[in-house]
Amino acid sequence: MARMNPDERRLAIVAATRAVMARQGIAATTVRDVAAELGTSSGLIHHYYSSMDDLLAEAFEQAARSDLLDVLAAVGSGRDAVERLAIFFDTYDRGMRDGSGDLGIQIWLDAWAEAARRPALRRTSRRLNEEWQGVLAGIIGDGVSAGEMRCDDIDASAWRILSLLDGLILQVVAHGDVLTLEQADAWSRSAAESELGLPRGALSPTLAR
Amino acid sequence: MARMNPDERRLAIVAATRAVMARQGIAATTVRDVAAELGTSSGLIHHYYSSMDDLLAEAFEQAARSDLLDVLAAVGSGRDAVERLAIFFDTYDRGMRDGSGDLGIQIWLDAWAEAARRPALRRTSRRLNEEWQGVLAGIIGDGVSAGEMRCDDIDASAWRILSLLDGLILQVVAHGDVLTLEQADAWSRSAAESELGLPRGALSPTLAR
DNA sequence: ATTGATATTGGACACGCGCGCAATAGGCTT
DNA sequence: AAGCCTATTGCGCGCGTGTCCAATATCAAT
Repeated sequence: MARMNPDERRLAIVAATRAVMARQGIAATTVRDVAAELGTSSGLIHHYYSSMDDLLAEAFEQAARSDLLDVLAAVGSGRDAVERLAIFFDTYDRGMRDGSGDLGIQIWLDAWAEAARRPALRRTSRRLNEEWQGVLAGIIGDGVSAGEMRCDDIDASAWRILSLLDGLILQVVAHGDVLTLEQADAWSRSAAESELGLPRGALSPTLAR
Repeated sequence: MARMNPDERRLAIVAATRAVMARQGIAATTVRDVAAELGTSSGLIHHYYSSMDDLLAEAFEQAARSDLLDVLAAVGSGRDAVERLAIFFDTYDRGMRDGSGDLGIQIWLDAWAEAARRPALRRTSRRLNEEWQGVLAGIIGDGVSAGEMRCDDIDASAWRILSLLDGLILQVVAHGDVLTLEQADAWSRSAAESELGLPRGALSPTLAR
């Protein structure tokens, strides 16, 4: 393989790791898989990352944060809180499809399951989860202030909406056709509508309007 | 090790597997660990189970089914659908505490994550999940027929309630103190109340009445 | 007591894993 | 053109895994 500048090489390694992780999950991502994805030798990975754990942690952090940043960027274009919330759902669900038909949330399933036994991963996944909840709570808070939404406990509502979304999509990724992604999407939107005192359909996909 | 009747031996193997699974998680449970727990050789396990995937699926099935049977038995004593639903929450949350401080839902997290890589486990976890949803749908159906509850789509409501419960408890087990089990309990009960057109507090814990 | 069926043993096998290391190759400085 | 730094290679080591199998132990029937 062509010789590369170390900074670029590190980026390339992490990118390849993210690709393999998205395809196979964290637990099943091996050094050899990453090397093959990259088109280089396995020794090269260890020249840049002292252990596989370090590489996996870094790749998970980047993948999770980039999804979050995507949502933040997209949400910013909403004109009011209701539209921003609808965009939140749009982007969240689009992130789940992400390419080849494999669902991006498999990474999160692995992270949640591994959290019990891997402190570094638990800290990262917890922090990112709280940031996701924070984004939701921010939108809801704006909506309440503007009189668009009705809500007694903003934090509680944000956790409920996020947890329902996670719980439904978990069924989709773990069990395939018992639920469809479309159902998970539609049901979590309508639950959020009733949670926040919005009229039915207020949070329907923005592309379909 | 003493020679055993095949039926008893199969039970003993599954029991040992459940013990190791509870201690180390599904992914980290190996044939040799189970053999050590049992005090026998590793070859014996394959004399009864043709593959590790089968054994893990069977052990998970028994563990999950015993929880389900607990809920079914407890729910049977409810006098009407609303009380049965409240008891459902009571028993579900009690099952999560279960002994040594480790939360019983950890093995569900492992099962969901491992489902992508272990076909037998995926089938089992999917079937059990559907049975849990079926129990909920049955209660809701009774409640609607009796005029106690209001619901447009029984299956959808059952999936929503179950997924919210799973999603909230997932946060508790994966991230510890970001949410408490008490919050997850109370929030899922109140969400079910509004989902089913019940008055606030109708699903509060039966022990507290 | 002898025999037969089978529960149980314990190690071998092939494979995949993370990791390390000597050798090679590519690009920059001199 | 020569030399040096280091990115990159490709293989091998030790280990742990699931699986398999010939040998052995044990119990019930004869």
